[in-house]
Parts: sequence; C-alpha cells; structure tokens
Amino acid sequence: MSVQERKERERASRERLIVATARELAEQQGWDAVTTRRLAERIEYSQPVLYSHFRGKREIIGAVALEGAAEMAAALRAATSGADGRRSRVAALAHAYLEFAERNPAVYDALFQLDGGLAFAREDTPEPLKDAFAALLETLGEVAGEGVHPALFTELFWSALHGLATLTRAGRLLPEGAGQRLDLLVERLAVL
Amino acid sequence: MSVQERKERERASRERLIVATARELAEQQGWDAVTTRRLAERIEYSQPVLYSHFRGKREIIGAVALEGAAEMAAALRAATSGADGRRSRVAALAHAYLEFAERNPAVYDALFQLDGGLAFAREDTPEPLKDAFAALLETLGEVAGEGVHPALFTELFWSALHGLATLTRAGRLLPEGAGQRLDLLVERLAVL
DNA sequence: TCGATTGTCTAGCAGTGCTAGAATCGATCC
DNA sequence: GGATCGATTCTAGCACTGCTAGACAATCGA
Repeated sequence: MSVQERKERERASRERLIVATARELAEQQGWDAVTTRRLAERIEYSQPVLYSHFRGKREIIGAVALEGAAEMAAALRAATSGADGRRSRVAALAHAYLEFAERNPAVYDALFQLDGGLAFAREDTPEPLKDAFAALLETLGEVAGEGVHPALFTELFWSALHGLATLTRAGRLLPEGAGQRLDLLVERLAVL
Repeated sequence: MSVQERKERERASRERLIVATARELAEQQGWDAVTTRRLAERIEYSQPVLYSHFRGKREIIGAVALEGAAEMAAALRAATSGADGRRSRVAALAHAYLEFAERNPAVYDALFQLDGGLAFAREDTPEPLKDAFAALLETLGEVAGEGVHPALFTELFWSALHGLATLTRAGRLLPEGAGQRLDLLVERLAVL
C-alpha cells in the first residue's frame, strides 16, 4: 500500500504546484495570461495533466479562490484581534479587507469577480468561503444596531467594501480619496 | 457633396447597427457570446467591416457602455424627479440604480466591469460617463451631511450600490434580502 | 466608357480551452 | 532479472477566438 500512498502524495503535491503557479502567474500578469499552455509549461508538464486534476480552467480559478478565502479570513481576524473597542475593530477590519484586495488582486478576482464554479450563500458553500464571511460577521455583527439582523448588516457592509475595492482597482474611483471614503463608511454605516 | 453625405449617413447607421447588435447579443447570451464572427454574421457583413468602425472588440464594448451611461443617467433622473422629499428621492435613486443593473446586466458590465478602454474620473472622461455620475451627485449631494464633500459621499454611496448590484448578480448575495439591504443603506448612509 | 479609388471579402495568422489516442513509464509477477 | 500489463503522460489535433494582409468588386469622377 505504500507505493500507492506515495503516488497520492506526489499527486497532491503536483496539484498544489498547479494552484500556486496559477496564482503566481495571475498576480504577475493577470488572469488572461493564465492559459493552459503557459501554466503547463511552468509546472513542466503537458497540458492534459492539468485536466487530470481539474475539470478545466474554471476549477483552477476556484481552487485559487478557496486558498485565498482562507488567507483573507486569517488576515481579517489578525487585524481585528489587535484592535480595542468597536470603532477601531471595524476600522481595522475594513482597512484589512481593502488592503487584501489591493495586495492580492488576482486572488480577489478569483473570489468575487470570476467564475470559479463555486457556490455562494448556500448550504453546500465550501467551508473557507463560509468562514471568510464568518470573519466579517464576528466584527460587524457587533455594530449592526438595534433590530437589524447581523448577517444582513454584514452583507451590506461587505457590499460597500467590495464596491470600493473593485471600482478603485478598475480605475473608476481615484485612489486619493480612499482613506476618507473608508472613514465615512465606518462612521455612517456602523452603530458605534 | 451629396453623395459623400449619403455615404457618411450610411456608415453612421451601420455603426449604430453594430453597437445595437452587440448589446442585444450580450444581453441575450452574455458578452462571451459576442464574438467578432457572430457579430459580423448578425449584421450581415464580414468581420473586417467591424474593424473599419472600431479598433477592436474593446472599443465596441466601450460604445455600448457610453450608450448605457446615457440611458442610466436618464433613468436615474426620471426616478428622482417623481419623488418628493430627500428620503424618497434617495430611495428612488438607489432603487432605480439597482433596477437598471438588473435589467441591463450586459450594459452594466460594459460600464463598470469590463474593459471598454474608457477613461474614468479624469479630465478626458467621455461626457455620458460624467453625466451619469452627475445624475447621482444631484440627488446624493443633498444628503451628504455637514462637512462632507458631496462628491466623496456620492462615490461612497455609489460604491455600495455597485457592490450590491455585482455581488447579487454574481450569486454572492441572495436576492431575498435585497429590499432590506437597500432600506438599510439609505437609512444609514444618507443624512436625511 | 475608362481609370482610379473606395469599400468589402476571402483566407489566413497565432492564439485559446480542451480531448482522443499513441507512447512511455513503472510496479508487479514469474 | 526480465517480461507483462496497467496507469500515466505526451503528441497531435479539434473547433474556436481576435485580428489582418491582400485579392477582388463596386462605385465614382473624368
């Protein structure tokens, strides 16, 4: 049985290599540059190997998204755990969210813009995605205000952050006002 | 000179046909289905004709976006003009924005998600885009609150709307809570 | 009616995601 | 150790993409 175990380890290792390489390539040159040929060349295998791990390019994007979701959840929790008081926790969360989006644009796209074939806001939503939302909820639920459902408030706050992140990166908003917009968002939306 | 004028009219007419067909096709089957071949076939010309009007597919998307921006501005103004009082004007604006996004997903994508080669938030931004933002500003500037720059407030409110629109359509948010999220947004963000 | 110019089309490029079937590798058994 | 056979990987190719060079035809002015 040891031979088979080794093979499975090697397979899993190669799968991680594919995901990591796709992510790296996407961060370097954008998702358009992540073609099956280029990806195959970088991992030093032929194209069809990719299809023995994933159904297609979409699933590779989905794998990067899941990896990113876990990282984002960790980043958000790290940011809020170091802050005292509701106001600074919310501000730290919002700041960490936008920073993650800015530093990992390709991962952010895989998560929220591209089609990675993932199910959202459902029973069968993958755990990392649920957990990333949970990380938002932990902090934002505290400031939803009287009679407002914490999850609903979190969705709204998240939408605003998402709008800021995407419009800024797409050149629809100038980066100059980013700080002020963020302050205003926290001040107005949250009940502190 | 009449001959040349007729030719120019015909050319302009064909250009409108291209844009209208691209939009129609995108709304019916998504932007992925808008290929140069399919588009050429629908307008009953060969592919190269498209390139005598536009530099490439990107510019066609941009043309659809400009058309959409004008329509959106009109829709927003129509919605707010029929409402009395700040609160109902803002609510009507927000509702009209999300409705436009939902009813014209392809146009909305061309405007805010895809690369149509357009300049945003700049001096040389095309007039229709400036005007669409102006339409938002007219209503939202009234409720920015003391000491808050109207344009900055408008950008934030717009970001929230954009986040709601895109996350909902991408399946990241369930449509059920849409009404409540919108109410909460207006109530919290605007100073009424 | 002729020549020139304009406009349009056919055919083709290099690239894409994905797959069938050939070739090769490696674990197992005698 | 060498043959066998199954799993794995590769080569080659499909139909498609955006885009363009160069051949062709229609239209205009003289």
